[in-house]
Amino acid sequence: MSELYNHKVVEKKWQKVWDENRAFAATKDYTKPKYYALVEFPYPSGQGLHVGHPRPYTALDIVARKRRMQGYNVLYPMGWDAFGLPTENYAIKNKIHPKIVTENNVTRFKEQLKSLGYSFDWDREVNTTDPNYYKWTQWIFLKLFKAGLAYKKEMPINWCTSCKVGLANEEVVNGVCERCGSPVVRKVKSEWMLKITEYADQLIEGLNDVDYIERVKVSQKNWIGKSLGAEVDFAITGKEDKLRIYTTRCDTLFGATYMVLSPEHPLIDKYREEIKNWDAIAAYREEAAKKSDFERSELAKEKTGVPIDGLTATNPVNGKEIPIWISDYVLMSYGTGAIMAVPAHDERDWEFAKKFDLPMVQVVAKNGEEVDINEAAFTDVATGVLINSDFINGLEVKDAQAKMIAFLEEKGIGCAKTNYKLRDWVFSRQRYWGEPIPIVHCDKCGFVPIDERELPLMLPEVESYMPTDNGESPLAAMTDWVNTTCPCCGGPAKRETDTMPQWAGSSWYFLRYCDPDNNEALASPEALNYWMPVDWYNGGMEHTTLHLLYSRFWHKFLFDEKVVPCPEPYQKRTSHGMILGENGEKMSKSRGNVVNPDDIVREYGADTLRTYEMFIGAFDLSASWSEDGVKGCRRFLERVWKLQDIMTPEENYSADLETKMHQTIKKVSGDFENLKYNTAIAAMMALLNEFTRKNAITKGEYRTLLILLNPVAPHITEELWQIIGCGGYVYQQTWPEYDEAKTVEDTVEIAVQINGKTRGTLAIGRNDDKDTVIAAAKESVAEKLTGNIVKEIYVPGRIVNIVMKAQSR
RNA sequence: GCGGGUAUGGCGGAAUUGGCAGACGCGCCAGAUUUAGGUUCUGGUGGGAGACCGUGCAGGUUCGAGUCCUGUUACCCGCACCA
Repeated sequence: MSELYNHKVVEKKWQKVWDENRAFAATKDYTKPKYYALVEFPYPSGQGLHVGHPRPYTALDIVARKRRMQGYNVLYPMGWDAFGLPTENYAIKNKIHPKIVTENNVTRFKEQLKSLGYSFDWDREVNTTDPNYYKWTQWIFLKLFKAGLAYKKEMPINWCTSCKVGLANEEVVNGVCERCGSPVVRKVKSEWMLKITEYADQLIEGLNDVDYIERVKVSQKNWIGKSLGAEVDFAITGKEDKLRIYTTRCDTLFGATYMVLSPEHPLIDKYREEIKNWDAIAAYREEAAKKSDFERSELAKEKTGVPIDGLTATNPVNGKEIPIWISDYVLMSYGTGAIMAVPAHDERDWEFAKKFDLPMVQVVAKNGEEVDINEAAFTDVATGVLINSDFINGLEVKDAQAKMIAFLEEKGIGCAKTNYKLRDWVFSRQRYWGEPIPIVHCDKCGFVPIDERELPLMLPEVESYMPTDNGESPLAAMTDWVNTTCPCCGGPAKRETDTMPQWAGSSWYFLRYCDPDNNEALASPEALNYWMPVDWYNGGMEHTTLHLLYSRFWHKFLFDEKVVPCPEPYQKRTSHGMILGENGEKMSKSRGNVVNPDDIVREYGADTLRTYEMFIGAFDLSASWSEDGVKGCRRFLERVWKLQDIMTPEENYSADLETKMHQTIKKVSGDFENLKYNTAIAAMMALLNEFTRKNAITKGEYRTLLILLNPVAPHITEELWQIIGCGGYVYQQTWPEYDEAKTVEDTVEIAVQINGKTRGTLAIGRNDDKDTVIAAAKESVAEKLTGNIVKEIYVPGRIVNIVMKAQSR
C-alpha cells in the first residue's frame, strides 16, 4: 500500500527543489523560441492574497509550464504594483513609512505566492516603488513631456471641505467624504494631463492586429467612443458670440427647438448682466457642482434644468428663435458643452421637452411615414427619411447628413467633426506615495524637465504623509526639496510637488521584466526584440478601459520614439471572472464571506487549491466559492495518488484504453490553450475513472497522466513521478503527442429521430456510409414509421432524422 | 444613464458552436468495508405512474434550437483620483 498523501511535506519539498534548481528562470539564449506569458502584477495590499488572485495566476502558470514542456524559453514573471492610496492611508493612520508598509506587504504576498508553487521567474521580480524602477517611469514621462504629450490644465478635483484634502472618487460616497462625512465639492486645480486622445485612432486601429477576446475589444472601442458628427454655430440673438454645439445628428437640425448649455458653460458668466433670472441660474449651478459627471447622467431619468431668461438663439437653417436652457445632463467635458435639442429624435431631449413642455418638430419619418412622437422619440437611423427639412427632404439619414455638412461648410456656420468620449488622462495626484514628477517650474522659463542624468528623482523623506491644507501634496511642505534651480537658466525654481498616479508604473512593467537589472535603459534593445510582444496577457475585466488602454498608449508612444520594437504590447488578451463568496456575493470583510487562501493551502494543499480554482467553472465567468468543491478536488488528487497501488507491469498493457488516452491528450492539450481548464480537468477525472474501473494502470499510462496533470498540480505529480521511478523531473519532460487517427472510436452510437424527436439509438461502424446507416436506422424504429417518409437526414456520427407525414385516411 | 456580461437538475457547471441536454464534480439514495461515526470502495440519481415535459419569460425561423432571429424580465461588473 502507498503512503498517505501528505501535501505539506510534498509541496514544501518540491518548492525547495525548484528554487534550488532555478527551474523556471528564463534563459538569455535568444536563439530559442520564446514565449512570454503575463499576469497583472498585484497591488500588495495589507489584506494579503485573496482567493481571486490564484485564478488567473494558475491559468497562465498552466500555459507557462506546458510551453516549457513544448520546448519554449518561457518568461513568466511577477512583480509589485506597490504605489497607491491604501498603503498611504495606512501609513498616515499608523505613522509608519509607506516604504515599510510596502516591504511588509510584499514579503507576505511573496510567501503566499511561493506557497502556491507558481513557476514565476523570481530573478526578474520588479517593484514600481524601487527608485531603480521608477527612474524609468520618470524617464518615460520626460519623453512624453518633450514630445508635447504632457501639459497642465485646470481640472476639478473632489475636495473635502472638512479634511481639506483632495479625494479619490472612491473616497466620495453619496457626495460626502468617506472618512468624515463632510460634504465634498469640486475644486479646480491645475493638473498634469497626458494627451491619450492624440492616440485615440491608433488605439482603435491597433485592435485589428491583436488577438483580444471580443468583449475587451468592444469595451475599448466604446470607451474611446469615436463618433463622426458636426459642429454647428447658433447665433445668440442680438449678440456677436455664437453658441457652438456638437451633434452626431446634423440631419435633424430643422428639428432643433431649443438649446441646452452645461451649467459650467463660460458664456453664462459672460452674459450675467443680461440674464434676468440669475439667482435661479446660480442656484442650479451650485447644485450641479456637487455632482460628478457620473451622478449627473445617472440621475438623468428625472431631468432638471432652468431656462435662461434674457437670452435666445437662432436656428441657423430656418432662422427660428429658440430658447436656451441650462441642464446638468449636458456635460462640459464632452463635445462643446452645449447641444441643440431635437426632442423628436433624441431620447434625453424628448424627456426634457416632455417635462418642461417644450415644442417638438418631427423631421425624420420611418420610411417616410410620420410616427407618433408624443409616445417616444424616433431615433432609428436605418429606416429614417427626412421630412419638414427643406433642401434635405426625402433623403435617408446618411445622405441628409452629408448634404447638411456640405451646406454648413459652404455657409461657414459649421463643419464635420470627429469627437471622442475618451478624455485626456489626469496624471497628477496630490499625494506622497507615488513617483515624483520630474519637472521644475521656473518663473522665467516655465515648466522645465530635469536632466535625464539626474533620474531617478528620489521621493524625499517627509514628516507627514497628509496632503497640506490647501490641497498641495505633502511634498509641498518640503521647502528644501521644492526650492531648486532651473536646469535651463540657473535661476531659482520650484519642483513639481504632485506625484504620478498608480497607473504610471503599471503602464510599462512588462518591458522591465525583459531586462530588469539594466541601468542604461529601461531594457536593452536585444531583450525587447526577443521577448516583446507579450504573447499572452491575462487580467481582470475591470482593467479593460483604464490600465489596458493606458499601457497600450504608452507603448505606442514608445514605439514612435523607437524605444520598443512593436506597436502593440500584448499579442493576446484574456480575462478571468471573479471568485464570489459561498453566498454568491462579492467577497468582502463586511459581508463576512472572505476565504483566505492560506487556510486552504494549509488544510488541503496548494495543488488542491489550484485544481479547484481551475475546475470551479468557465474561466471568464464569475463563480461562487464552495468548500465542498474544494474537497472534491482533493479527493481527485488522492485518487491519482492511489493509482500507485494498481500499477501493473508493462507486459500487462492492453490497448482497451488507447482511444481514451489519445482523446484525453487531445482534449487536455486543446483545453489548456482555450481557457477551458474546467473541462480539461473533467477529462482527466474521466480518464482516472477508467483506470480505477479497470483496476490497472501501466507505468507508461501513469507517466502520461502525470505529465498532463502537472501544469495544474505540479507538486503531487513530481512526487509521484519520483515514487514510480521515472527519472528526472516532470517539468523537464516533453509534452505528450496524440495520434489523431487513434482518437476516433471504431463504433459510435447515434440517435435515431422521427420528426426531430429521439426514438432510439443505433450503433454504427466508423466507416458506414449514409445509405447503410439510414437503412439500419429505419429498421431500428420500423414499428414507429407509420406515415409517409418525406425526408431522411443523416449527420455523420451524430443523428439520423426521419421526417414523416401522418398517413391521411 | 452609458458600456460590457450572465440566466441550464437540489448545487457548481458540460454540450464538438444548429444534431441524443445534464459530461465532470458536489450533494443525495442504496450496498460493501468498519465495533460505531468518519474515511474508502461499488451502483444509482432532471421532473412525471404514464403518454410525455424540461435550458429566465413570450413569440419566430428550421427536419431539428440551450445554441440563430424579434421582443421582454431579473441579476452581476465597469464608468476615468481604488487598483
